[in-house]
Amino acid sequence: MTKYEMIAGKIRQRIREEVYPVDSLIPDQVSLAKEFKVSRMTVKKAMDILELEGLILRKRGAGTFVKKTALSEGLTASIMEYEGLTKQLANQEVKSQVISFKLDFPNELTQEKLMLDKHDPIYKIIRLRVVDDAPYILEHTIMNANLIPGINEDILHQSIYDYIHKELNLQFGGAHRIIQADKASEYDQKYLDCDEHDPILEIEQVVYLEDGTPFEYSRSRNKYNTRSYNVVDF
Amino acid sequence: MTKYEMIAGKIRQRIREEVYPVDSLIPDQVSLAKEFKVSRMTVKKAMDILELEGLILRKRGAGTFVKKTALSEGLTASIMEYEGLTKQLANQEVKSQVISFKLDFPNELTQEKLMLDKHDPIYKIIRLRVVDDAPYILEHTIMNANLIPGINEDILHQSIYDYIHKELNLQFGGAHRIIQADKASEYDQKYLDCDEHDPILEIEQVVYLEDGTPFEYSRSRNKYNTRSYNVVDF
DNA sequence: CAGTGGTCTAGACCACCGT
DNA sequence: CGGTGGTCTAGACCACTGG
Repeated sequence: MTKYEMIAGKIRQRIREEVYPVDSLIPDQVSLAKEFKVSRMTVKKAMDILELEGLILRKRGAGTFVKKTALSEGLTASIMEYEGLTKQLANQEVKSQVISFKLDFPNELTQEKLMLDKHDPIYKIIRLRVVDDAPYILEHTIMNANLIPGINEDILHQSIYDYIHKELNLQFGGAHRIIQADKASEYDQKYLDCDEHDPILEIEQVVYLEDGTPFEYSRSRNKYNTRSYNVVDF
Repeated sequence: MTKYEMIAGKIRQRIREEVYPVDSLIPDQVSLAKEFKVSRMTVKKAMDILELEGLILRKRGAGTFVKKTALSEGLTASIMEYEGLTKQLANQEVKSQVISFKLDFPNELTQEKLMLDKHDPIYKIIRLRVVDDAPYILEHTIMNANLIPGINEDILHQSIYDYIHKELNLQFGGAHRIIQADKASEYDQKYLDCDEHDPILEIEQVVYLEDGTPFEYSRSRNKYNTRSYNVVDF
């Protein structure tokens, strides 16, 4: 733990406990540097973190203020993470029903999305995610099989992301997402317990490793009134 | 323009022109500091920018690499901005048809979303955004009338955001969004040229000023196959 | 073990805001 | 104008990676 992280933590706590109330001026960097016995640069780095989290507003010549939203925000995470469902719904029971699991070659769209050659092998996976015994999300996933080897039905019943992280020791680097509405296909109707005219929310995404290699292209579909996509940005 | 922004710009250009190709090692910070005749801290700050933009990957002990995605990304902006339609579709002809424009008091939901008292006045605006003569988005907007005074039909036909920025001199500070699918209401059907069973994509958002004061609560609805919501994150 | 990036310092100067 | 935050420096030490 670095000094600036410690200091950011202390200030964050003071904001939450309203020692520094909403809309008020925070002590200046020189005073804080003295209090924490560090250089001003270190205090500034701590403030950089809090600004990224959306807790404070800094004005040259005026000072640093606590934002009105500092308390009301549930979480500080800037965007919904691409951690997979298992982590997002940690408290509820998430099961996975494997509908289809094949090895195949990529079509043109997939070649482009995953930066692949037409002869590179891919996994084609269709899973139904079930939460508390109700169908929740129908996931069509395509993965680079050379990059993520050794997938089997056992893993598919649990968390693919855990496997990639902990077994293969690969780090994630980001994702591109397209969120759109769509009509229910027969597939959706069959597995998501929905009507012919129920709207579907689809999250199409490409997920990257930390060096920028795309490893997954997926479309996650759910019935319109079961799930939304949330974004917080500052 | 600061030194570290200049340096970030130069390095960014070298990456784009493949002087530093994808997957390659960038010269170390000490060499770059010498080349640009600055201290190493300044080079590091430049690198901080490029990392935020998702162009590079830094590994302690190893070096700094160009990410595979550095070239393929259209834009570096981390999230779609809340600039309003007028700016997003700068090249196309965007018109606004004002369907309804009233002054009113907030209901409970609005009081909560906009941090208002029940006696605070609000604008209730319904606009149809028309692009190239086709209906595009139906916007239900509620604004804090004390915060954003002086709105009139003239402004509603153009860009409210420009008015807030340039006339009122207020800066934006962020937004919360919920993206979801919904069934078409009679209202949607009437104005968006859609069928009873066409899915609707709705973006519900609260937009904040830089000090965290919420000033707008809106729901933007469009037919399922006309618009998607895109997110890029690193 | 050499070389990398990350942290931290003490101090300097600058840009900006309010009075 | 005084006080704020932003930038920048030169140098030190540390943590980590790779051969």
